[in-house]
Amino acid sequence: MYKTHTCGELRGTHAGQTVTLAGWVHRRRDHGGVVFIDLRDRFGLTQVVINPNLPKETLDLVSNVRSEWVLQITGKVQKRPEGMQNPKMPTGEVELIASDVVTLNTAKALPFMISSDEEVDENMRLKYRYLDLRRERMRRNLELRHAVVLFMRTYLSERGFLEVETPSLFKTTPEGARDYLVPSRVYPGQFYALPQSPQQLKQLLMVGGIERYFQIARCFRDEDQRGDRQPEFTQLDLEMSFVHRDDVLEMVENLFTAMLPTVTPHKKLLSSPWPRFTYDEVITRFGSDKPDLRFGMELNDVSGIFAKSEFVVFRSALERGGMVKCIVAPGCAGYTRKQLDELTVTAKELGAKGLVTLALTPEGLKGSAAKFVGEAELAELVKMTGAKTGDLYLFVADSAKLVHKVLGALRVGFRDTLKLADPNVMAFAWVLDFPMFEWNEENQKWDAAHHMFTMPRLEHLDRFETDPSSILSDAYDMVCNGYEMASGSIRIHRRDIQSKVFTLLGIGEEEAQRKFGHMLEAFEFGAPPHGGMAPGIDRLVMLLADEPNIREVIAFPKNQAARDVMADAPSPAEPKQLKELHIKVSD
RNA sequence: GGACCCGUGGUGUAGCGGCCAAACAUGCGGCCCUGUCAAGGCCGAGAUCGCGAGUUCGAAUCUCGUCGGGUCCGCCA
Repeated sequence: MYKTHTCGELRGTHAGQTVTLAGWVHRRRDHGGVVFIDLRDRFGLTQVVINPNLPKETLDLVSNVRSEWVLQITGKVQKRPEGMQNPKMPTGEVELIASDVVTLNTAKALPFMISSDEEVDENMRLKYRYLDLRRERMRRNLELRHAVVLFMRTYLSERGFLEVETPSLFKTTPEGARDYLVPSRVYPGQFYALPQSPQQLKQLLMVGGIERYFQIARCFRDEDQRGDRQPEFTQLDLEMSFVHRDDVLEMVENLFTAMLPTVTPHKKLLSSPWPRFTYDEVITRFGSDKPDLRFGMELNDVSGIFAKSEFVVFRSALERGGMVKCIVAPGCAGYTRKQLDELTVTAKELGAKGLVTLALTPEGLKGSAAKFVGEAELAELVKMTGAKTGDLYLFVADSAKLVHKVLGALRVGFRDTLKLADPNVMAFAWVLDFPMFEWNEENQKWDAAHHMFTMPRLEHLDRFETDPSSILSDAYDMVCNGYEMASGSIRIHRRDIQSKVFTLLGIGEEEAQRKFGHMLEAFEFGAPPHGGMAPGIDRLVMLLADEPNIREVIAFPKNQAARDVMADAPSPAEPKQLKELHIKVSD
């Protein structure tokens, strides 16, 4: 080893010991005679004192030392003189009086400072990610991520779960996200697919009698990026046999509830046990299938109040079978024309035809539609919404789907501008009773709302031919602070039900055999009832670390355009490689 | 596929039609300094304002295009 101690561990009790440290020059303070070097490694900072009585070679070396040089320094640990201790540093009680300094490596001037937390252009950070990783922020985030994963592994292992690795080279699946394909050299024109999740494999592990499985699993989806989405991401994938829905929910809820005080003691649960909502309920109340429960501003259905309204915007929406809903923005009655216009623009960008705003001022209702709201209607409005003078009503009148989407988005917008949500609160909740199928307007067919291996409610089996949209599934989501944190379901373990689902999805017997023959056959060999879920680790750590996007908790993330800007990937393949893979690039 | 925002020395910002051959901080280079810890002092180098075209007597500043980055919608079983 190049060092006897880390740069974070020396204390007063080490005084008098001769030690060797190795690390990076965090900061250098040259006083002409004495020179201070803050030496940094992953574990902390230690102040090193270079006294002028050292040999000339050492002093010359030290005078050349610059930020981020890599040094090995031997010396004696000394308690700092009275009044010179630094309570801001964990090692501030002591300093290392250097006797020998060795340069392990030099460093050019850096593109940005390691020792400062100032914001640096993210592209620059990603290009020099290995430097960014030296900074406090990334180090802290990766340490937190480690703590989270370690807790999960330990917790699940102690409860009889087996960590099993599943292949990255697997088979393409229809539906779902776009696959990343890997060409086969041995089989011209054939491809592996990187798994979007180990879904099939973990179900087959259940058929294999593993009973309780988990994996810190990398998943790949070739879709456009968001702040909370990367082309490759990590899930705590888990699956259990002989369980009902509530067994899975309980296991995961207990895991997370136990984890929080360990990894982030400053974070508080909003409620325990976690609240449970139906899918319908969260859409209706919060306009989102992943509601942020840390604040109110729920959606109010005011269709009834305006059923006979003269106001053409409301009336025409209602006549077309739509609805009128509103949210109340607290204290926003004084919004300027410009602010209201911006809200309207947001609403229109999301697909609304417009946004009706009404300010509840001390002088009464104000806004372009105020004249259409009578005394009685206003009284009902106030009664339903609990709005106070000084508040602002925002109405959207349209189809249910659009009303919920737009008001849900505006609600989250107000959360941010009005700072309505406490960042230290983790509002975990369960969303249950998802519809099993969704009508795909574009392709005029039914899609699985969760995935095609999800168990439909047994009592709804007779609706496959009559009313598929009304079939509920045994799927569940875990949500937190406006993010979908996990998603799972009880799976189909009966061949006959799986066939029913395939049929409705338009997957014929021949196609089912070709694509899922292994699954279908497995179900015929004594597949146990099973279910599971898969919390997203990146999103979880992002929330726990108070980071605004997922890239901050991934060592080497891709940018929005799915490029690795450090290595500059993807990149063209050599003609020889393409030839071996039987691939011709067309344009 | 679409909408919006951003692009000024190494880094972070200011400037938003003439006062700018561009300012400030930090970093960088040199000199001084024996107790600092975001050390301090003095001196210095460093940007044709992403790129291209246009408007104008005059463009970092306005317009259009383009490239790069970000946020969101679509997409994400």
